[in-house]
Formats: sequence, structure tokens, C-alpha cells
Amino acid sequence: MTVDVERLTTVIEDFNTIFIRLPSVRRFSFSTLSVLHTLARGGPMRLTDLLATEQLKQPALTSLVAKLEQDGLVSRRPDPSDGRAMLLSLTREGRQIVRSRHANRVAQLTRLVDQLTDDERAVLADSMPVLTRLTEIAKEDA
Amino acid sequence: MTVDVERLTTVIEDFNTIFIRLPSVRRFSFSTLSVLHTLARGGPMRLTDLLATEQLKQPALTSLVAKLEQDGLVSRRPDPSDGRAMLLSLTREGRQIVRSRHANRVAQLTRLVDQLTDDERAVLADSMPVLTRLTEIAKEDA
DNA sequence: TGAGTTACATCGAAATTTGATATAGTTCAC
DNA sequence: GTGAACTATATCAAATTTCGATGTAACTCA
Repeated sequence: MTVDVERLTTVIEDFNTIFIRLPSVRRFSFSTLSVLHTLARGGPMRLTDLLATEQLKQPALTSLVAKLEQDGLVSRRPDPSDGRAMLLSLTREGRQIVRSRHANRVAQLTRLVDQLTDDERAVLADSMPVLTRLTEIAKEDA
Repeated sequence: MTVDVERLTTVIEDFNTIFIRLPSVRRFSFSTLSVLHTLARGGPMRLTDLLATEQLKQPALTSLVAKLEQDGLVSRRPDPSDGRAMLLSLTREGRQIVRSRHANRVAQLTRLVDQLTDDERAVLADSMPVLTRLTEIAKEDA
């Protein structure tokens, strides 16, 4: 079985243009949201590790994280295993923002999925484990 | 047939964290790439229409477009049907950038898809029309 | 131990984004 | 057809974000 990856890429690109814009509340910049999301998934993490995912240079990330700490969304504590490093994690409030955006996406996506046929919903359900596998492969690969 | 939209959302969110970062060349900001992508899909388009998609205020978009015009990626011409408006479109070079990023995604996604099983690839192939439908529904809905 | 490296912070400059406002074109009730 | 209200885009100065260069402290390992 072969997939038309060319077309698959286009389909995902187009889907993402709508998916990315699902959450209705626009309080934070792309950079900020990306940092919050990464910390939400990756648990406590050093600045340098964050740097790998975020499309920012280190001084910009340092200052963004400083601002997020001031705003009470991120907490910083020294890494016990390395005196140079800081461990970053989300505060309760930080997690709350990520969760609320996620909930918003779920709500909006539900409205869309409701308009599909049963068969289409079945296909979507089956695709979930495959997308998950693909995500894992990408992480290993990198 | 019901889908666990809660899980579906998470799956897509996680997939996107890797998908968004697939293209290896990082020459342009998120705002710039989004404008180029929107113009690539939406054909010639007025500044105000672009504004609806992009997460920028009007003056920022005006200045971004001005820069892109200077750089030869976007062309601006008066809208014949409205003397106040400008029609924006990609130049050949602008299209080339979008195409090259797309090609890069295709290449990287191909490497990932190659590592799936035949059955998984079949599921992926079947999911394409559904994702497309979902995208269309979202556009109508909005 | 000390030379080289790594993690993060600081600083000033450059780039981006914003709110307020200006200008020119359009619409529509009269 | 005229003018009041509205719309599309531009301009400007201020705020914010990002960057490159460089500093400081901690770690590594020969």
C-alpha cells in the first residue's frame, strides 16, 4: 500500500490552517503559546531543552520565560543536578491556559465532527493511532 | 459511530508540534510564512481579507506586505473594482518559497510514512478525504 | 588543577507590532 | 446628485519582541 504523500502533505497543511486558528481567545503570541504547550507536554525542562523546540534564540527565550514567570504562568527553579541550569515548568495558572485552549479546540472540533457522516467519523477514529505512531516516529527520528 | 474528539484533538495537537517544524530551512518568521501560505492558497486578495486570517493588526500587515513587496515575494496592484483597495498576490519567487517548503515537508513526511506498516498507510490514505471534508466544513462554518 | 565547554543572563541595537490617526474612495438615504 | 457615514489602506511614534555580542558561573576531563 502506498500513500500519495504529496497530497497528504497538502491535506494536512490545509487542515492546519483551520485547526491552528480554532481557539477563539487570542491573548498570547505564537512564541508564548508554543512555550506553554511545550512545557505542558515536556514536564519540567531546562531552558536549553526548550530552545531546541522553540524558534527563538536563547536571549529571546530567556526574556520570554522571565516575562511568563512574572505573569505567574511559568516557574523557574535551579536544576539540582547542574548548578548552571534552571528547570522550567508551568504553574497551575499556566496549565490552566493550555487546558482552556485545548478545551476550546475540543468544543469547536466537536461541532465540525458532528457534521460528518458515521463512516467519516469511523475513518477519523481509526486514523488516531496512526497519527500517534507517526508522531512517535518523528520524535525518534529527530 | 462516535469519535473521542477529546483524544482526537490531543492527537492532532501532538502531531502538529512535529509537522509544523518539518521544513528545515528557517528563513522567515511565522507571520511571514502565514501570509505567503494564505496568498498561495487564496489567490489575489485584498489586504483586509488577508487580515481576517493573519493574527496581526492592520498596520503590521501593511508593513509586512510592504517588506515582502520590496523583497520581491508579493506584488500589489490597485483593485480595479474598488479604488481604496489593493490586490495582493505572490510573485513567482514568492510561490517558489511556498513550493519549496511544501516539497521539504513532502520529503520529510515521506521518510516517516515509509516507516509505517501497509495497513497504517492504508488508514492514512483513507483519512485524506475526511480531513478535506472537515476543512471545508470549518471554512463554511466560519 | 586549569583549559575548554556549557548554561543562562545581560545589554544595546534592530526588527516587529501596536494604537491613534490621516487620507482617499465608496455607499446610501434623501 | 449630495453629503454624512463608512470602509480600505497608509502613516507615525511608542511599545514590545528578537537578535548578536558578550559576560559570568558552573561543569568536564585530561
